[in-house]
This record gives sequence, C-alpha cells and structure tokens, in this order.
Amino acid sequence: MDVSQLLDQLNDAQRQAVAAPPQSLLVLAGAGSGKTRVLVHRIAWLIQVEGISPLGVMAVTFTNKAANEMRGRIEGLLGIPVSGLWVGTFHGLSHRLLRRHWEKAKLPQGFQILDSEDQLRLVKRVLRSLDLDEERWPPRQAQGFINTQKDKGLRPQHLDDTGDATNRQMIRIYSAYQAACERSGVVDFAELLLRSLELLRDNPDLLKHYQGRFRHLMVDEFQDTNELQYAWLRLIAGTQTPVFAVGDDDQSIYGWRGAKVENIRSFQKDFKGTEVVRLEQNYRSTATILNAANALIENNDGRLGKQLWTAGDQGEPISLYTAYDERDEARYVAEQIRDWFNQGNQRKEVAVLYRSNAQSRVFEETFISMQIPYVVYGGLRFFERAEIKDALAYMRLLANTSDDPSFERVVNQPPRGIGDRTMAQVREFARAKQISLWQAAGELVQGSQLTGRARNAVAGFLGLVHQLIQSCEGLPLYEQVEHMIDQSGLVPHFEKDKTDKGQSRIENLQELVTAARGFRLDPDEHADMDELTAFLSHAALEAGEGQGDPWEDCVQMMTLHSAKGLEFEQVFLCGMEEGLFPHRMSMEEPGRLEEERRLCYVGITRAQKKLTLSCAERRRLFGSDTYNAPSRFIGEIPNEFIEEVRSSVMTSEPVYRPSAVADTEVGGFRIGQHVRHAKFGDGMITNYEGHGSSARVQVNFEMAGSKWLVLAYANLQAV
DNA sequence: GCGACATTGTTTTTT
DNA sequence: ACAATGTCGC
Repeated sequence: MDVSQLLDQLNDAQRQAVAAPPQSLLVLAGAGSGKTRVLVHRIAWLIQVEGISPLGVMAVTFTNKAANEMRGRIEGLLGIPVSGLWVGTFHGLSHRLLRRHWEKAKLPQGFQILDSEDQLRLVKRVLRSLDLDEERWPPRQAQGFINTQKDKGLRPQHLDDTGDATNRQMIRIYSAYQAACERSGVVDFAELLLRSLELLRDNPDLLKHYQGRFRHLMVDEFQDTNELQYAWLRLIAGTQTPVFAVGDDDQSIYGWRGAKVENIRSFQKDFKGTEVVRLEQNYRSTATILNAANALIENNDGRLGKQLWTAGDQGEPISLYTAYDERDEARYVAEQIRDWFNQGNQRKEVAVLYRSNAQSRVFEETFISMQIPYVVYGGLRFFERAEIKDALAYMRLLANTSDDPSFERVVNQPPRGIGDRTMAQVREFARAKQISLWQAAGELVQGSQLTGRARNAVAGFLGLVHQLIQSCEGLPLYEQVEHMIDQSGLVPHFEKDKTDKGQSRIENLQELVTAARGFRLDPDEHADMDELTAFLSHAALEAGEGQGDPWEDCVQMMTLHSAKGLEFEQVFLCGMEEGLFPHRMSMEEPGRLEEERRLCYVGITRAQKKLTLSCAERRRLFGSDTYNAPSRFIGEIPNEFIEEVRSSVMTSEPVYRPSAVADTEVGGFRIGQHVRHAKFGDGMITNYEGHGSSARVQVNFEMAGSKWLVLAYANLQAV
C-alpha cells in the first residue's frame, strides 16, 4: 500500500502518534478516539516506512480478543499475512517464552497451566496437607494472597516474616503451594508472567537476544497493567527499545485486581524522553453524551486530564427513567427496545448494561415474556465447564502423568470406588517419598499397602490411563480426544443424569472433539509444542466464547466491565442507584469510589446515539427489599443533558404501591430522620432494607461516618 | 456414592 | 431469593 495513505485517514493527533520518531510514546486515548486504529497504523508505519521487520515488533494486549483483532487489522492494512510479528496477551507471550526455553525456566517440557479454579482446588489441597482449618484460613484468601504476591514479583523467600501470625501462615501456605506446583509441573496464570520475567532476568544472554530482537514494543490498555506486567515490559524493553503505550487513565476499572494506573505516570519517568500525545476527538458519540461523560469524570481527582469533543451533533438528550421497582425498570427498557426495533433498527445495536450480573435476571424474564431475543455475555465459557475440564484433565494426564491436580480431578470421576480413604493413603505416600500421585499410586498397587477393593480400583484407573497413553500414540489430536471420551467412562456417567443438564454435558464432550478437530497449530504461537500440549494450553489461555450468537439480531446484555471497548447505537445504563452503582462495597473508600465513577464513564461512552439511565425506587435484592437513593452519578451529570421520562403505559404498580409514608418507614424510623446512637453519636438515617427483626438502617453519623445498623440491636433514639 | 438437608455468601473478570 | 457448596446418614 501507498505510504501516504497510512496517514491520510488520520486526524492530527493520530498522525502525530503514528508517525512519531522512534522513541517511547504515551498515547492517552479517550474513549472512541481511534485507539486501536492508531496502534495498528503505527505498526504498519514501522514496518513500511521505518523498514522494521515484523520480527522486530512485539504488541501486547490483555485479552485474546484484542490480540486477534489487532493482528487481523494489521494484516488487513498491509494486505499480507504478517508472520513473525509477536502479537498476543501478556500471558500468551510469556507462555511462548516458557515453552521455548522450558529448560532454562526450570520447567518440565510438558508443563500445564492452571486456571483460577484449578488453582483454588490446589490451594485447598495444600491447606489440607498443612492441616489447616479452612474456616480459619479461607482458601480464597490464601489464593488471593499468593496471586497478589506474584503480581508484585515476590516469591515466598522475598517476604518478610513481620511477626504477624497470619502473615507467617500465609507465607507458609504460599511456599507449600509453590512446592506443589513445582512437583506437579503446573503453573498458574501469574506464574507464567513471573517465571518468564525471571527466565529473562537470570539469563543475560537470552535477555540480550530478545532485547536485540524486539526493536519496538507496543502495549494496549496500558492503564490496566499491574506491577509485574509493567516490570516485564521494562525488562524486555531494556534501555534501547522504544515503547508505544496506549491507554486511558479514565477507563481504569481493574484496580481491584491489581492494575496500577500509576504505571501511566511512572512510564514518563522510566522511559526517558517520552512524548505524550492526547487523542481527544471522539468519533463515536453525540456531543450530549460526551459532555455528560466529561462532566461526570471531572469529579475525579488526579486525572491526567482530557476533554473529549466531537465534530458531530448534539443528538438526543439522555433519558432518565425512575422505575417503581426492578420489574418496572425492565419493562420500560423492553418497551423502548421494542419501539426501536419497530422503527427499523437492529436489536444488536442495543446494549443493556448493569453493575452486577445478578441484575440480568429480571431483564431476561421480561425479554422472554415480551419475546425479545437477547444474549447475555459473561457466563461460563466452554473450556470452563465441569465436563470439559474433566475431559481435559484426562488429556493432561496423557501429556504429563505427574500433573497432580489433574490426577486428583479424575481419579474418581466417574466414580470408580476410589474414596477419600484411599486417596489419603496415596497422598501421604506421595508426600513421604516426594513423588507424584501417579507414581505413588503405582507403587502402592505394586506393594502390599493397598488391600482388595481399593487396590483393584486404583489399579483399574492406572490401567485405564496407561491404555489411553498407548492407544493414543501417534494419533491425530481429535482421535486422541475421541479415544479418551470413549474409554474414560465419562459419557455413561453423565448419561445417568436424565435431565437436560446431563444431555448438554454429553453434547459438550462431542463439541470438544469438534474443537480438537478444528484446532490448528499456529507456527508462531505453538512453535515449541506438540499438538496435544498446544491444544491444552490454548484451552487454558483462551477459555472460549461465552454465550452469543452473532447471526441473530439480539439485544446485548452485559456488565459494565465487559462492555469496555465495545460500542452500541443505544445504551441502557440500569440500576443507577446508591449501593448498587456505586456498589456498596466500593462506596466508602475514595479511591474505589473513583473507580466506580470511571466505570460509569465507560458505560456512558459506550453509547453512540442514545443513552438512557434508569433506577428503581424499590429493588428486591438478596431476598429483601431495598430502597436506594438515585445514584450520585446521575446528579453529577448536568441537568441540561438529561430528560426525565415517564412510562408510556399505566403500570399495574399502584395495586401494591404503598403510601409514601409506609414506603420509607421501618420500625418507627424513616429516611431523613435524625437519630442518636450510644457509641456513634448523632446522625441521619439515609437508607434502610429488610423488615421486622432483620431490618437494617443506614445512618450517616456526624462523627463516625456512614454505618449500617441492625435496628433490633442498635437502640437508636429519635432526636 | 448418593440424596437430603444445612450453611453460606452474594461486585466487577482475564489470563 | 437463591444457587452453590459442604455435611451427614444410609
């Protein structure tokens, strides 16, 4: 393609970024400002104009989807398939390095990847082996601790024993967990990154090789990087390689899982001579929507600063619907969508966005009853289904018999009489001799420790896997999967469940064969792997699509988090209520509240033409009624952009609708009332939920701040 | 090994 | 409210 064309399609700021001299650059790309476009054009520019070989470019993203899209668009732009260009996720690229240099990384060649669920199972097992009570040491907390440490680049030996008993125990758990991983030849997600970082750091020749190879690094969604990812980037970049980082501090919504927006600031210090380019022209939304978004985000402190603008029209005002309850809210949205569709628009151009997944239910019920097709994003994905994970565990044992987590998973799945008793013996034996469960089981069967029934059962399982290994030798991947499904006994086992659940499990197993048949080795991605290992890694790193039928014209339903990066002509932002959004768990801390606000900003900026906000006066949540005030975020949008709407039809609501007094009164107190508490002093009731003895009120105390109190115990005095 | 019953937690999610 | 675990008795 003609070089000049690369720049022709861009605005000034975009062009400045794309054609920048080869130095580090920070692109602050507002929502809808053509971020991916700039990234893709920059790569094309480097290859075509700067004469950089595709081999010299690495582009890192967070999701596989983003990586695939980027690769596709680069190839579209250049008109040829680009091989040798490393485009992938942090985890995918780390994985690639580890497979290529498994020996130097001190990993077994057939190492397997644990997803979060596998990891949690393993943590539980480690806790049991340390004889720790799960009540006192919640597995999830231990898992969180381990991942947090790894995300900071810390190994157990780096952690200080602060003298705190909890901390000491956590370090002990982390150590034991890590030892279990090493013995089994498995790595968790964080380990992929940390291990590859250590690989490069501890092998200067390797590091030099990769630093020499990659002449340019590109990072997408830079605001979402955590400490470890940023350290990984810095290591690979070294002192010479320019990094092209694209991000938006206003769209940082993953702080809760370790993302550090601060990395954006550090970037300018860590990479000397970094230029900053702001992309502020928005090509997505109407001026009204953008102005609302700008006004909202102004309420956050410490932003790098950005003002989105558009050359387009004002567009329609933002609608605000205040519903009686969540059913009324869903009904209103459904009607609006029906009208929209009847006016000749597509349903798939409409998104219903909410803060938490539980909110989707009412919408689903309403859409079904009104016969509006919809898709919900973000359920269980294909490779995460229990039956698929069972099947994959068998396949993993074929690849690596010392994979203890997989052994544990299927040793008695389907049930074959190997109970806790027997497994306890096997585990103990394995621990004593420092060998894998597989080896331990083998030796126990050989020896005389196991008796009659248990011995037969274990021998049966070992024989089954042995036989699978032999019969799969040299077969194409999908035939291996077929063999495994035939011989494992999983199908007869699931057949016992006569419900459609059992039926669908069997269908999924069939689907796994299809997936295996369709699996193609990618020469870049899977260079150092056999077909089975490549397939298993693919399954762990790319869990497959959630639900979603791209052919049907469906309303799109998803959480605000999963909406990031997407756009729709019409967007409904639902459940705009204090406690729900901002979520109750994030309301107290200023930092977390700001993240909620950014989430709202993300939601608003998804809309191209029309945005509707909705909230409900009463909402049934966790079994009891809650009465939430409208979200503060609604108030942060200037009134001039908002138009309150009423339902077009009379609802049946008045039948149940209690009087205003009854509505806001509980146990003799009402919202707005001033009360006194023995310990917290004076305050005002701002909210309540539940009835009778379980009724709780939220009181904003003058001195002690906002608290939820159970009315029955709080002994509040009216002031 | 399975079904019945109790307990528990319930923001967001990728890899 | 409700689903997803965990526990217990046969």
